[in-house]
Amino acid sequence: MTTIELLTPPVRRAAIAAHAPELDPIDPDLLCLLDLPDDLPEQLSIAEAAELTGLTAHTLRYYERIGLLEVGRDAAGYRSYDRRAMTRIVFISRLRVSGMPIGTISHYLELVLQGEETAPQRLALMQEHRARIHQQLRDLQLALAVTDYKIAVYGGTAAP
Amino acid sequence: MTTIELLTPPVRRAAIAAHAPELDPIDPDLLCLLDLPDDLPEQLSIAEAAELTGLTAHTLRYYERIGLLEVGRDAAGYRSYDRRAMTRIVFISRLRVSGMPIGTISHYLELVLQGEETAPQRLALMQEHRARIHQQLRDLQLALAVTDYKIAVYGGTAAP
DNA sequence: CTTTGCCTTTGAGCGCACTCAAAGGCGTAG
DNA sequence: CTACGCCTTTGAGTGCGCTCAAAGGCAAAG
Repeated sequence: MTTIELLTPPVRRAAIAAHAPELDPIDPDLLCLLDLPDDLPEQLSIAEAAELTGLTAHTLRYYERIGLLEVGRDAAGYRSYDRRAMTRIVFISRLRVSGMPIGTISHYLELVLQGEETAPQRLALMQEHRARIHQQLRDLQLALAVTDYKIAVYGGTAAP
Repeated sequence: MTTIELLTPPVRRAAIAAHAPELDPIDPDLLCLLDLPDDLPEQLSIAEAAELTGLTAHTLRYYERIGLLEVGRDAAGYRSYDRRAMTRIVFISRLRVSGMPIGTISHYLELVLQGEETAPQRLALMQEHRARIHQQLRDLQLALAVTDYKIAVYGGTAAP
């Protein structure tokens, strides 16, 4: 049997491309996305770090347990999040919400730890991820079109 | 403590908006996304259906088991996928890859089954999903910017 | 008749990413 | 001193979405 790809029928490629145009090239204004506000306190408790990042304290401890994160302790043995830790959490969060698995993030951070000579591997890893994000954007645009269609016919009575 | 949202700092909203512009309004050419090719056989085996949709036979059986799908049988008791079934599979797939949970898809399909009077609820459901997709698109654009940044500095040597 | 291959069912197992429970320590308020 | 709330650890539990295993049926090929 011929391989028809039902999910992206070749016939419709043009319409799809028109609906999911090439993304803008990188915007210099966004290059500071990992910067933190200047008024961020130097040391934060786990509750504060959780509040600011939108993660739970549970999740922050979990990330530390699996080696994604290193966090200092205060005199009482409590976790104390400095700017460096917060930067890393934000970085990790951004990759997570974009669908990068924890294992891959972990791998990337290990490569960073290993030093300068792993730069090409890190580059490759990020480029692969970039490609996956682009694919995901296309998938979302298509799903959005389907959703719009369903909304347009007011609930999708026609076909299921 | 003031609620700073580190993941979408208000300060950068403008740059972010510029990078993730409003999506195009619905494209009429895409309204036929759920149509199937004319040359699609009337009845397909599970292996053929899997091949065409990119899902596994396991997954197709699973979807049927949880009530997402109804499929007829041939004389031998084998599943036989007709156009109606294939349309539904494509629809389900599109919602799945866009991140809609199976429970929500299931709910939507139940509403369809209940008839015309559930149209408003279906509309609301799809609009919520549309909003989530938009949010996800924004997240992806941001992650893409971070990824681009990391690529630009050739592997992200600077900050982790 | 036997082999081969695709199909059936039920129920169990898995990987991921959390998420929670239990048991206990620190430090301030009353 | 005690109570309270936030913190600690380890280990176990949860929910989702598959994914597989076992045991067996159908049917064309040799």
